[in-house]
Amino acid sequence: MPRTGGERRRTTIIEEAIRQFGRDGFKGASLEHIAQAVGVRKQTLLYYFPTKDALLEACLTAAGDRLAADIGAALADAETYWDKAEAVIHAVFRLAADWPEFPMFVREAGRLGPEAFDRFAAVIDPLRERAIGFLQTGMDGGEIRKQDPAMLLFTLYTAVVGALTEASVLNAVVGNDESRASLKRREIETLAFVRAAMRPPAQE
Amino acid sequence: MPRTGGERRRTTIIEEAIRQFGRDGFKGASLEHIAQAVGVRKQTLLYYFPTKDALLEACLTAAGDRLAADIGAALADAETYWDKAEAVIHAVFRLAADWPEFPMFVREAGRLGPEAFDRFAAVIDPLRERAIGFLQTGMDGGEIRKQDPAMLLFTLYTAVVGALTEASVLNAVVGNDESRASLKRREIETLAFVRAAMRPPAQE
DNA sequence: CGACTTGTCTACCGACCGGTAGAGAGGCAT
DNA sequence: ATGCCTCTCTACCGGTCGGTAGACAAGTCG
Repeated sequence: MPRTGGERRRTTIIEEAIRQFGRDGFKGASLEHIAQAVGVRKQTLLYYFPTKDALLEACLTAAGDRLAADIGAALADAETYWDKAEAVIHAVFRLAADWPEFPMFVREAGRLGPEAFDRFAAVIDPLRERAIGFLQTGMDGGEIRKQDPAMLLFTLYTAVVGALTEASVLNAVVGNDESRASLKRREIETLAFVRAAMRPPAQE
Repeated sequence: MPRTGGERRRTTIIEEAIRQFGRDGFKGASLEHIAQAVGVRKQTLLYYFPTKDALLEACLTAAGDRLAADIGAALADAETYWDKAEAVIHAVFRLAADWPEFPMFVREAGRLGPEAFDRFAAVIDPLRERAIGFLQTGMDGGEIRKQDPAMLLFTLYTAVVGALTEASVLNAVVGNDESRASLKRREIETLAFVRAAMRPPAQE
């Protein structure tokens, strides 16, 4: 019986749980399968997280932390207005590239109701406020189409998450989805789409 | 034991199943609950649909039919270019207004994998081709920003479905989600977003 | 050494779920 | 009237799932 030590095992379980919750949904994933994938018995998992809901909560905050960290790092490197928006989208797509179930899990969090999503959203809230302020000043300066900044942020969110999670749809609409290339293509398209949607009307 | 007659009961079951599959997910919904909501025993439900998967398939084609009918009717009334796009979005939002679980179910269909979604998509395929042709000629005529029309259609799909299904997110981002008014607001915002995203660049 | 903590295990339980078996009630056609 | 077909029911089965009880091994600290 290998002892990996507490904290390490904890995070391993959380990562695997996010994978399976994302792929199969919260209901569809079973503690048995998660434990098996980690290489441990179900009861060991229940030692770290007393209930399935507790595991979910841990996953939600962990996901929030990870996303906040990635986006924060991306923002640090970006300078200009548009660079920031592009950097955020790129960071999210890169995260999705090496952890495909991550965006699926975020969407599942939204599906599970406001309580669940709030636990996730609470962690990224500073970023949310930063984004809204960013959009607002962009609008004031005439660089972004005038509208409700919170509503625009919501629509941008749905566009990005949709592009990352609706693989089946993409396959049905576009055809020949060759995963890796397709993801890059979706990123480019999403960027163009977002850029076009934010651009102020031609007539000043 | 009330006899509602075969076909009528069949459609009642399908409608309720779409509601529950949409709300709780395919795994999360149980035949027992669906039957109970219809006012019938589980075994009666299993008389009409021998397995849960058979019920799902029936729901998928039924949902496809309904959506195709609604969009088809909306297109018949629209004349100009932009009228058509607006009519489609409006039709979808109206459908979502009196059947909130419908878009959730469509999204669940995408989540269940390509096989499931194809069964749904097959029904709307004529509309898909029509839409792509529509976008293509719009691009050729310079009325729509030039890009891959299938990819644009996919992005439009994600924007609309996202706006309809991500209620929890909306609540977290915007706050005070007062269902009815909020839906109308989202429709207006989605329309503006789509319009802006399709608009060709200013410099001709 | 011996008590305590941490981590992992085996064994089991009750609930629920999808699906089977088969009885019976009412309408319809011969 | 009789037999068939449609529809709904009660009763039950096997499997899975989340969760409990508790044994046991390996440090850690007095």
